[in-house]
Amino acid sequence: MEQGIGQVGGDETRGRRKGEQTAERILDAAEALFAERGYAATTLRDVAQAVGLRNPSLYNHFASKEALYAAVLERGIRPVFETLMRSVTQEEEAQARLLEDIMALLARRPALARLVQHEALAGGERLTPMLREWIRPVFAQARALVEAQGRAGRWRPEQVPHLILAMYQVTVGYFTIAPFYRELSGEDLLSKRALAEQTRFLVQLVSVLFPPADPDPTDGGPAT
Amino acid sequence: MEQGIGQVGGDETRGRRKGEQTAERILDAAEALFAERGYAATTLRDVAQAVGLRNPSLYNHFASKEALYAAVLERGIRPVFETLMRSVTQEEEAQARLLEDIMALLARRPALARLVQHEALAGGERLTPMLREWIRPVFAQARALVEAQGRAGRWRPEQVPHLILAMYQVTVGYFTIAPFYRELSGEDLLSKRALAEQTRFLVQLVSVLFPPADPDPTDGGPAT
Amino acid sequence: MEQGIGQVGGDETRGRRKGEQTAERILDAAEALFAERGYAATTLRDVAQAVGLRNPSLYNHFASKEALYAAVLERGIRPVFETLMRSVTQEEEAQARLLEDIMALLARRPALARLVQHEALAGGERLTPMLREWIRPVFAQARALVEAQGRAGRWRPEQVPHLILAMYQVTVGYFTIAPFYRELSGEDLLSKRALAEQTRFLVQLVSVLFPPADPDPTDGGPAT
Amino acid sequence: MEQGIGQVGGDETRGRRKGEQTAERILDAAEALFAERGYAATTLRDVAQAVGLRNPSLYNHFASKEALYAAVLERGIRPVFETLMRSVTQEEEAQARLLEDIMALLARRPALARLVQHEALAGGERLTPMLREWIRPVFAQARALVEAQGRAGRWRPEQVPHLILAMYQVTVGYFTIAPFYRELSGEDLLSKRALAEQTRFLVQLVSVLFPPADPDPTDGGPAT
DNA sequence: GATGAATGAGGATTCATTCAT
DNA sequence: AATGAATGAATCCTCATTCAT
Repeated sequence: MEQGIGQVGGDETRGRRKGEQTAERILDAAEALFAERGYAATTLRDVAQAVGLRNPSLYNHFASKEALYAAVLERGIRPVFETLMRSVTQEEEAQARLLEDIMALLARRPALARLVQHEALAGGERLTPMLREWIRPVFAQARALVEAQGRAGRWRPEQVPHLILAMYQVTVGYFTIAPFYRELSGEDLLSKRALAEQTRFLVQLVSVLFPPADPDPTDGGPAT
Repeated sequence: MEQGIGQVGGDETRGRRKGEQTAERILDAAEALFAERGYAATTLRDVAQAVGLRNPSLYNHFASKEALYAAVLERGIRPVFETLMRSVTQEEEAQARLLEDIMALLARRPALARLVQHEALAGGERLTPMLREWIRPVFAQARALVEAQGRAGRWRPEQVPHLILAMYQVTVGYFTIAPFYRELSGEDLLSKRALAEQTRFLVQLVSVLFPPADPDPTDGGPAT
Repeated sequence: MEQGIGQVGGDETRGRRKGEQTAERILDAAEALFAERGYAATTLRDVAQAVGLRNPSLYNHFASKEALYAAVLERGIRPVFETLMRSVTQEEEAQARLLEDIMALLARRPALARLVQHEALAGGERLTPMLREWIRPVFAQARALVEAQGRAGRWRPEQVPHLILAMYQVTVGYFTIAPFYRELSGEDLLSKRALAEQTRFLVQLVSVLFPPADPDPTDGGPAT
Repeated sequence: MEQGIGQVGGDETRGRRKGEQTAERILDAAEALFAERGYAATTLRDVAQAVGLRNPSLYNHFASKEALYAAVLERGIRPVFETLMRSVTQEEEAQARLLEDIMALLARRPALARLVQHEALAGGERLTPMLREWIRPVFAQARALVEAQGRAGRWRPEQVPHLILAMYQVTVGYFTIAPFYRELSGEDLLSKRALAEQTRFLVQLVSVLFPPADPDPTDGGPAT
């Protein structure tokens, strides 16, 4: 209307888009800060400042600090959760690639992993509902896998939870200690190289934990 | 002042002991709360209340919240660190039993693991000095081990840090998600049984990651 | 111990007394301000300032603004309520003097009446419980009185509530408009003279509303 | 703008009317809320929401919260004030019907009475100018009335202000405590029946306070 | 050593108001 | 005329810390 020709998006669209962009920027800033410091240690002032706003402006986009935190978590966790669910519903391929997909996701947004760790340390109430859907089929699959290997397998069915938790901790925990490790050793675990190495390590770890059912002695590799 | 003369366990002894006892009780309460909620989310009032004191009394024993936190961490980490160092300095035996010792320690005081995780998430600055002494020889040993297996081994030297981090995460992270996992599945990872299972799992995990150099095919059995 | 001989009140007594004095001063200031402006328009900063404290110090004595308000109301209303109850339980004498007693009370602390008016305008939830005990017997008495006058009386039983409410409003409302009236006419309704006049007026009003049942000149009393 | 040509009630007319309607609706909502909670406790958001608008839209109709409040008061008080003035300027008839007229007015919009009470409690500065015009002649009249009754009359001239204030308080205060009384006794003072009863009570009250100059001994009977 | 009281520095949240659209 | 967004000023409240007792 008041805009030149060829422009995309009318007033409302633009206005709304701008608002949404701001909300998104708030989410970005909040995600970074919550991931870095945890919920209690993050102040809305820090968030606002990171976005270039004054403190009360946040309330135009989120009803409360709690709501902001929930939104950050929801937005961050959704893709992870969807990847998790795909590994459960879609057969084979998704399962095989689960680790790589998750690592790709977390590598692109390392704050996510720290966010999850913070939340887990805090009780993880907000993650429970999502995970509940996923955990049962995964446990079932893992148990089936273990039992299939059965006789020659490395693990007993009772160890399934420990295996899954171990995989979770290794995967997510890697990002948790990245800053710590950097200070300790000087190496940056979030560098491209290190991330690639970790992904490779995880894949290899899985193949060691669940060696291909092939009893072919030539394989030899992981076995023994 | 309020006590008569000739009492047993003179003033100082009793006073000091009582004082130390109070300090110890404060440390206990603070450890539990810091472990549960993290530094920022723990208020001195909560700590004082848990000990049955009023807020300002804490300052008779610790100079500040920071100092209390440092003391909690120091007291909690020391035995862990000593165990770690033993595994480095003393040969063989300590190394072999490292995992079990650590697990025994953490099992007795599960708050420790959470404390470490909180601290690691916060940057871990306070842990760095202690770990620095330990990390180098351990990395060296691990690298040597990997290189010794060399040809037939599972791991490349570059993977040593990933292996060590993985072991750390699996071991410590287990306690981190205990409350979360309980809400998720109903099972208590801190039960005697679960802890024993986890210890066993960890030992087995190590033997899978670093299979006994013995190429004896009868071995096969990391299982069980 | 550190106190000289002959002093009254040990440490605790003095400390406690000082604390209570402060609480009392806070109540005084809050009463004045709440009475003047109402709950919403009164800020804790104003209260603190009136007492010569910093804002957060109030929380050493009252848990919240609400709690402070409740305490002010409770402290203020109690004597009024006790006078009301005496008029119900004790016979005769208390009844006859109710008006004068109430007026004496309100005259000494005019803020009370305004406080009650504010509270009544806000819904009066906090007054309800106290008044519930009082209202029933008073209504019963008034109804009995009206019915006793019966044939020749001025009022019908249905008018009892209206009579009681009228008396309440005239009595309490007098203080409500005092500041307003002062601005309007220049006269101070809270002056000793005006208050005495109002008391006299109220007594006379009652005697007009409930003329001595017996036109017997011996009764005479209330008239004039 | 969005409407075609040739529509009835051209743009402006409709626009203005619509605008006025909106302003009126805002006044209605604000009146209700100010009456219920007072000025300080009423937020513009509440007002806007009650009208179905967003907060800033109010500023298209009123310059500020203060201005809105003033407008509410002015609009609400004007008819009351006009009735009051009529009782002063027009002789006889208006005087006689004053009470009934006022009660009819307040009964139709009970918020008005509460509004006035709130304002009176707040100091009543906004009512002063209007009342100043009215109060002098009324006092004069009342004084004349009292003095006319003189010898046999019930009241002394000094009591005139107390009488007028009493009438004001009984009349207006009735609405003030309606919600309170409802919670206390369950009866609704604003019901048609109760309002009629109160009006009747007030008229009777006046006739008791100022008994018809008729020296007829049967007087007694305002009752019934 | 313990504590009631006081307080400076925040911290989340609300609110009236402004402005661009 | 309506509104989304932004904000300065406040408001209630918390917290770590201090100090006199």
